[in-house]
Amino acid sequence: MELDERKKKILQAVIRNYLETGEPVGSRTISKFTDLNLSSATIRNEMADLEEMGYILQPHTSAGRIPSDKGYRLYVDTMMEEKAREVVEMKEMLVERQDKMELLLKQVAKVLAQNTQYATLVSAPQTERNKLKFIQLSRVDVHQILAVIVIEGNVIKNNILQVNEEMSDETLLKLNILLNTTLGGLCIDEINLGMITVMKEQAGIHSDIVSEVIDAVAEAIRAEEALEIYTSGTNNIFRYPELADQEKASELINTFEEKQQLEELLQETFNNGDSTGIQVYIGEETPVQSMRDCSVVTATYELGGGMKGSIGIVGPKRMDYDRVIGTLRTIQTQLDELYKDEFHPGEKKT
Amino acid sequence: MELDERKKKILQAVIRNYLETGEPVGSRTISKFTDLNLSSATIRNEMADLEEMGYILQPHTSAGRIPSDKGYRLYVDTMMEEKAREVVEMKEMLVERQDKMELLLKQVAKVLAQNTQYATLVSAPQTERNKLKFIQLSRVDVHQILAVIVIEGNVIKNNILQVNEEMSDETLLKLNILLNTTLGGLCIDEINLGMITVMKEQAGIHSDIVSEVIDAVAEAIRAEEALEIYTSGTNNIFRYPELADQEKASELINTFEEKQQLEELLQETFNNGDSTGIQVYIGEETPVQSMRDCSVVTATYELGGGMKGSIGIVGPKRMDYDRVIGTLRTIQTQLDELYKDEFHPGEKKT
DNA sequence: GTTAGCACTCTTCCGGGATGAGTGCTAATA
DNA sequence: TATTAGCACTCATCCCGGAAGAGTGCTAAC
Repeated sequence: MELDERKKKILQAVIRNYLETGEPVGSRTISKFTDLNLSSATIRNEMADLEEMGYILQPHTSAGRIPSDKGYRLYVDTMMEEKAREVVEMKEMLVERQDKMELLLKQVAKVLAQNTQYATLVSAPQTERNKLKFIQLSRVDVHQILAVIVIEGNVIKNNILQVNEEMSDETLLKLNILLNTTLGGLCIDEINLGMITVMKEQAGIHSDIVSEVIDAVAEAIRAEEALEIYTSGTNNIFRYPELADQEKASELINTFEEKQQLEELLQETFNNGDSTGIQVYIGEETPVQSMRDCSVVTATYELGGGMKGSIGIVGPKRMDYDRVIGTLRTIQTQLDELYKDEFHPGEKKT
Repeated sequence: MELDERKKKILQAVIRNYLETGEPVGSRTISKFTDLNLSSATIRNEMADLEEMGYILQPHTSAGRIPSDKGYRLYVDTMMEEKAREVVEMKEMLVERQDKMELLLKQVAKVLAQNTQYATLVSAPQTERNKLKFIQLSRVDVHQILAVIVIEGNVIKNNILQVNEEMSDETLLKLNILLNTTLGGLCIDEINLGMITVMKEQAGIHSDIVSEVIDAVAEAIRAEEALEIYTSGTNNIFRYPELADQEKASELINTFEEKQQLEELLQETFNNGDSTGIQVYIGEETPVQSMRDCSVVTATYELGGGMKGSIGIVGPKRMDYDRVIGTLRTIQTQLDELYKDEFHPGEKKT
């Protein structure tokens, strides 16, 4: 059987209608809804075909039809009209000079959640590859040395190290130079045992400190590679009866609280991302188990300097795809402009 | 009317039974449950008295009785037998050397949630008063200066500052000395405009940097004063039908995601804390609106060095108070021991 | 003071009838 | 041949009423 123009129109009408109401759509409704001027009987025949082809399904005999995952997929791929959504409020809020990355991202999540009425997640940007930029040791008091580690992208980590032997300012200076000349510009895989041994030899009595610093560096880079994720509007799932039953809601809320799985989800976004950076997972397509009754739309954003992060929106399968995707695109450009205008990645703090 | 010994016993039996089953308790049940050897009719008379006195109530005529907030309060204050709960799993998990505060606290929240089957929250410890301990400026590259700010309790904040004029190493050193001698050991309220003016004068051409550093210091201290809160087991609320309906659950989940109100809740713990550091809020007693159908048990913990934080457990009013309080006490001592044995506050990172 | 007994209340559960939305099929129509 | 009107049928939902059962309050007897 072929999916002719008329069938497409009917499918589209079914989906549009279902997105709005959340109720199964009957043939009579379609007959009035479209400009096809067909009787409900004809629509019924066509709908029977569409069902056979797997685009729609019936919750039970004598109910209307609802879109299947396959139907949604076709809709998203070929029928959607992206709505250029204004995110006025967002613009205003962002403009209040936000120079702290964390606050900015939390706010993005919040505004998106309020705007779309779905649950949102935003990951902090990551640099492409984490190179060590700079190390500085300085004394805090007699037995404590502060190690500051700056990673490419100006992400900064601190560690306080305990020392037993006292250390002169001069030794500290030497150690600083030694560490920076040896390790500066390297990424974690490039630091090998050979270097460490050489440095330890040169450090002599203070070789312990070298080990501790190396550990701290490794940990700092690793920590930066673990995504930080901010969520908002988790409770929006209660707006959609198909997600609000206890078992499903509980699983979803757990996923949003634990964040582990969200990380995997957003990680996938990077790997499979197309040119626009927007992706849609419908129902079973999602990599996260607890979201198999949801749709997830993800977008990547860039803040310049190779700093990329991603944004996700989680809602029911009858999500307003047009609007969500439009909104995400707006946010993408807004974040882009924000960077151009006034955001300096160097201001990132940890 | 007086609350004699027999009435107390009956009240206790009602509460115990209700805690277990969650169902209204009838007179026949009590008559068998207790060792009073009274008929159900007698119990009924006593229960009518208890209801008149406000300790129990009837959901509707011809239902059994459930405890009122006042009843729970009496129970918690005078009838409870704290159960020395073993938190074996906890012990094991904590012992895997956790030198990162954040992970430790997240784990505490998680273990507690698993152990009690309620929702938990843990705040990061705060120092009593945030004094500035140490400032260090160092050059990252030509136009970027890294400012490291160490606050009492070894909490570290970083800022990267943009500079237009180049700056010699010597100038940087001078600035460092100037900043540390002027500001070291002061807390935020003690830094006044006079000092700032004097420093700016001394800094001459680089007075801009001084302003920026001061701003950074103020922000760092302010940021540290905002509590960081970790939550776990929010979805446990679905285990208790009296909290699991959509409206209540949604509100609660929102409270746990936003964290703002949790902060206020834990803040109260500090202010009203008694000697044991454990407090119980029953129903309407809680300062958080969305928890008016819950009970909240909070505890403060101390990690030495004046670093105090708090822990909260949120569940239904028919919470197993005995066990929760026992568990919290165990955690208190365990955290205490942890500090003694191997936890060094200096290892806190940001 | 305690208890047995009984009438009464109120919730919960279940089955059945009415309602209505929507279908599939058939036969008539353009 | 495609479309449509008409009709019988299905199924979920709603509402009602009766039965069951838990538990009470009251009274009268112990």
